[in-house]
Amino acid sequence: MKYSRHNKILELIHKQEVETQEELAKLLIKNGYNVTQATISRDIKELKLIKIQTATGKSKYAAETHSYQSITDRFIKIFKDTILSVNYSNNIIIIKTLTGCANAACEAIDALNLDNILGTIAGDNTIFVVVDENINVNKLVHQFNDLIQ
Amino acid sequence: MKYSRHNKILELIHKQEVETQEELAKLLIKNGYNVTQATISRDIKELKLIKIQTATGKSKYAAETHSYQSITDRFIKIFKDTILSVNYSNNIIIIKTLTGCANAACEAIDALNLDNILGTIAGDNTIFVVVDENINVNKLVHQFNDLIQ
DNA sequence: CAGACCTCCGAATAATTATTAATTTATTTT
DNA sequence: AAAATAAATTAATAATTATTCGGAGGTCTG
Repeated sequence: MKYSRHNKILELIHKQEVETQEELAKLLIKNGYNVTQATISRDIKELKLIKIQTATGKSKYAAETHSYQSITDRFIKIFKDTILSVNYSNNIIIIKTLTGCANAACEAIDALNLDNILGTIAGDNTIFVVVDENINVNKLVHQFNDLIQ
Repeated sequence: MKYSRHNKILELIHKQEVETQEELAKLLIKNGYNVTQATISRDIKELKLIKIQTATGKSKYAAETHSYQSITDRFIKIFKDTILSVNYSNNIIIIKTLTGCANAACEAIDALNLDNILGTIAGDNTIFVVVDENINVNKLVHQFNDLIQ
């Protein structure tokens, strides 16, 4: 699944310097994602990753510091594509996603900067969203459902 | 001269979307700078420019939002290479530079974030630095001279 | 189910960028 | 001012990245 792979890409470039797409391909294959450079080129475009210069004159891929505008579309798309269900109890919303996609969807939630959210946490296929007051839970669940349509 | 060209590159990518180095080469040639793609590749590395995705899915070169660390070295080098003389009168420091390099050197001054500077302005080969108090001029002139060695 | 229409992806290849090796230009040293 | 050294540049090419084309699989609709 694409979003799970995207998530892994972000994880990989965060914890080590990845200089080329071939290198990233090898890393992903090691992690069980079978991809070619061509696909990674597309992933990088979707993720809007950039190649920056490191201190040592080498270059590496990095996540652009969010230009929170058009990126919202991507997040909404991630939502639609990965979220399976939204439930809640008291002030916690429990969101089920496709396996390996919780993180991507959770970052999307964070980036959307919705009101009344105290915090979020993502596992592999589940997100917990903690809301400030019980009374606001419904509003948020509605917002989520609106996003998913 | 390299720094004058660098400055023009920054100007060009600021005012229009430049997608490739070849394109940039053509623009520079139009502006009287005779260069090849190879040189531009090196310029881009020195300037730490990055290629980012535009809203329309294309890509363009952009100046990275300053990571004011190792970049200082670059500025100091610009100083050494482009500044011809430093003089002053009252609270104004007059810096002469190589033709076309005043802007680059001036940005360097700005980026160095020195104390007591009220403002700077650059022409083609001259920079005026306005200092807050007459008494601080000497200190700054010394700082400049130290940078140049 | 068949057909229309998606999305995702790989192989091959086109396009772009970085580097090498050689040359020219500029700077410093003697 | 000549020689020596360093810096900047180019042409050619290697390396890297993006795209095209085609196929596989999924979903929706009649």
